[in-house]
Amino acid sequence: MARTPQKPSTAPSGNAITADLVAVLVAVTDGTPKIMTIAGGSALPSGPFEFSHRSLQTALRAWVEAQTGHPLGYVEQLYTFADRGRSGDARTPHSVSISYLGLTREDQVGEGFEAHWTGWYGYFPWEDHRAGVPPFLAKVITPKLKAWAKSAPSPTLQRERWQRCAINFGLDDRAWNEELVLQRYELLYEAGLIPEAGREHGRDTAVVPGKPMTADHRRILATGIARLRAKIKYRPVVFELMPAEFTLLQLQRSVEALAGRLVHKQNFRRLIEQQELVEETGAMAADTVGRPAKLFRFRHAVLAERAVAGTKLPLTRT
Amino acid sequence: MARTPQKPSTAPSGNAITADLVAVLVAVTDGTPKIMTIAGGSALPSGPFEFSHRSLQTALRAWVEAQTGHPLGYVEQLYTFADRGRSGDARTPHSVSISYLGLTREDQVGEGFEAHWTGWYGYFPWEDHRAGVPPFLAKVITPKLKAWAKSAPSPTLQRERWQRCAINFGLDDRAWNEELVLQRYELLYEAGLIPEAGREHGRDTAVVPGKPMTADHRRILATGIARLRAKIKYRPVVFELMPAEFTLLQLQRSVEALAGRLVHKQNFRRLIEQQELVEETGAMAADTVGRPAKLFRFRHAVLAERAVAGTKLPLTRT
DNA sequence: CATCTTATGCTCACGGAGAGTATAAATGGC
DNA sequence: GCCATTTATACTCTCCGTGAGCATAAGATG
Repeated sequence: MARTPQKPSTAPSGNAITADLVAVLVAVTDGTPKIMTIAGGSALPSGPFEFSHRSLQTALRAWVEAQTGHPLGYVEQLYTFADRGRSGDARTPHSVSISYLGLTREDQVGEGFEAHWTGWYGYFPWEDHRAGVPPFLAKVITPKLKAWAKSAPSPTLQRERWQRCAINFGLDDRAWNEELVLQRYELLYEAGLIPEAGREHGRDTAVVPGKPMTADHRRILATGIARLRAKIKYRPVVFELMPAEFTLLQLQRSVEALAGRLVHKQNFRRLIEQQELVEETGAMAADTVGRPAKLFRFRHAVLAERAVAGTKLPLTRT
Repeated sequence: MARTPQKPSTAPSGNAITADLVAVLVAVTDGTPKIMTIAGGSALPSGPFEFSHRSLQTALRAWVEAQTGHPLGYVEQLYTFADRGRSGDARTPHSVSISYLGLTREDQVGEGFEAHWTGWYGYFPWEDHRAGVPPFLAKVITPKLKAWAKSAPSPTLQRERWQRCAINFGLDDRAWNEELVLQRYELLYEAGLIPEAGREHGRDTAVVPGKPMTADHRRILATGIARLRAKIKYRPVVFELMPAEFTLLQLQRSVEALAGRLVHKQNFRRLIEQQELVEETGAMAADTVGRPAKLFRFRHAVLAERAVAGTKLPLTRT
């Protein structure tokens, strides 16, 4: 950037670059959070931004709708980054990647596309704590992190490194914080424990389970998951991922799938109902084990009624 | 964007564009939140992004540090938008604007620059509720909004419009929500009540107080203020705006300045102290009226100790 | 000394959230 | 038909965070 402030100009003021959109499209099916992937699951869908659209958001919607054949429920910009530090070669044309989070439903994807829905925990197995803390977290990841912390040059740095690890991974009797998805990924990256980092540093890094992705895509996915996990706590966005009618347990399972942790059933229901987020359809769920559950639908009116439309979920802390 | 997903490529894949950085630099002096402006206060500092930097964040830091002569405490990306819908002319080279929020202190700005610190409430006078609800809100803005709502084509739309107004501006006995800065600005924009909208629609719009800005800059500023107002509630970022040593009242005044509303003094102190965010320096404030206050400093250690480092502030609701 | 201003300590009541108990309503196996 | 199993749903209880107010201390000013 210039050293002195300048008036903003519409004239070309710097080197020409290209802009790409990268999408984290999320759906939840049968308690599994999935993302749309291409190239055999090794990349997120992306493409050049065409300025024929009025805005970035419009461009993304148009593109996704062409993909899935139905309107995208919720779209949110994630982050923009410049593609240089990671790609290496300074002579390649620079590009800016603008990433988005979008929420859909799997069943509405059109035919004849190369895209696939892939469970997101395949990329971040350590993020799924629904069945308790994953065993390999203590067996594989923790020792490796400990070793990495020990390898710091000074005792102070060693302690700082370990503190970061403990905070982010809920070690040393700390609570697991499901929102720190990106921080955990970056920590593992920094510790050289994932393939993407290995590409850069030339180290052997295939030690931690989890499928890698092209370029920065796994980092973008981590950003998206983190954003979504934070968002469901105070905005009623889960409903974008639900079918038109659902039981409260299905809703709860979706929330748990996204958060990667279980919630207290009775409290969950109390919160959902007291906030008047849903209304009974009158019908009951068919094909179920156990006592049949009432079917509910989302009350779209709440979006208009409330500003923040708080979706307090029992995910604060345990 | 392409209609089918593509592998991400580093090769030039679209039309060439330029990338600009726009900065919302905030400082708080004597209970007044200020932003760095150029061009007589009509624009935010901005400039082309130079790819010589490793990342966008690095570029922004370097540039700001050249401006102010001291390291930027806290930097956060705000939003990226494409400059087309607003600028109009389809033939001008397209550009992408990437906006950032940065926190500093006014006293550390270097000499010899065209930049100035300007109080942000000059641009958003309706956002300052520290002395109660601004009178012109009820006298000027509310009637205009009511008229705008009434002008909707159908009764349903009229009701919806008014509901939006009421929610965002705390009308009809609703509570004021200080975080809805952007929504309020967009509502006023949509209602054609501010000059920036007038430029586009050719309407007479200088009815609501508040200085306009170039292009989208006031919108970007609104985004920054909203983000900051939300952030101070759960991250200890206020301290980036404070001098090294401060009294609890000074800290409270800064928070109030940012939030645009007053907080309960005793509860504020209780929260700050119980979270161990500060420690006494041992010294007392000089040059004061009333009983002298202890001086405190921020405990930087908390940043390492806690993951989320919650700064619960008594700003939830009233 | 009276008054003003700010600092600081303490209490109280309400409501939200976590957690547990109890009961109802279905299915499938024997 | 009875029992085990599974899920739905209704209550209750306790703890704590938070909003709000009262009371007192410690300085300056006239």
